[in-house]
Amino acid sequence: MAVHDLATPAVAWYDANARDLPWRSPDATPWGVLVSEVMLQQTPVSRVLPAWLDWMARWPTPSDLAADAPGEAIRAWGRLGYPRRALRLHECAVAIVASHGGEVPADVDELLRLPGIGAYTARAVAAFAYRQRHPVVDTNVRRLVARAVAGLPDAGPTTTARDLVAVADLLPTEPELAARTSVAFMELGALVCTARSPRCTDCPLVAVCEFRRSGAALPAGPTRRPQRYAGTDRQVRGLILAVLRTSTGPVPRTAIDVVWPDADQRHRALTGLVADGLVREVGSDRFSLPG
DNA sequence: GAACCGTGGCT
DNA sequence: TAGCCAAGGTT
Repeated sequence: MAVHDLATPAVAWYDANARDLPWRSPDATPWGVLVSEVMLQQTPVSRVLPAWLDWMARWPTPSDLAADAPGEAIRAWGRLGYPRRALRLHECAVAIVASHGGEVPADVDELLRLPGIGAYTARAVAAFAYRQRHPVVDTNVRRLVARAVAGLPDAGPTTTARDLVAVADLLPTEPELAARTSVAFMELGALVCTARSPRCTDCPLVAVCEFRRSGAALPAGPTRRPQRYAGTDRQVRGLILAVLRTSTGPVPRTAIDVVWPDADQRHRALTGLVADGLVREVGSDRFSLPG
């Protein structure tokens, strides 16, 4: 149960301070919103912006993407990271054409059935593209609510069901206003109520924030386990995929061998990429992006 | 629930 | 500089 009204000050702040992002434009299509949400999964806005503009110019509708090769989606993904998202976005477009007449579904349960669309993204699309009232809970919102409502320095481990109920309680009844509140919470978490250095003096919720009221300080240490990258299979997969992205046709295994010294790890990474559908073996010992 | 899945900018 | 960090999803 919400003790304070967080929505009103958050929306007022958002109206005055929100970034002008193209997927928030009234002209943005549901497809544009969906593409932005997938690209923004774990990738910062600054890197998504140019990729989104290119992507939408090339594939303005799900049908356009579905008609192209999945490998082209992986290529256009560039260095946004987690390239399986590109493959899933392509599968998503195919499913939208096959099952939804080429239109992004507006129903959360139908969105959840699409590949690569989980609890957050499904509700984000329903709220931001279709202006529905849904709790949209990302890492920013979880942190904001943990602080402002629960008085904790940070959100604990994700407990999706509980998070959804807690955030739903904070939303106004009227759907359009609820959708604006959701994007306002996210923006506030991204720009003001940040993980390490929250700018409380600029926060519209400072008067009602329970963590602020407690007078406690943010713990110094890391809030989650560091994720090693150098030397992992993920790095090797990335190096291999970079070779395939930048070549027009299939490449021989020898072109892949040069990216990493350890043959065992190279093999594991390449096998994994093929298993994931990100790479295809064509002919003998030649590899390419999936056609 | 934990591990895995990329990448580059920032401190 | 090495580690932290960024609008998650899937297994």
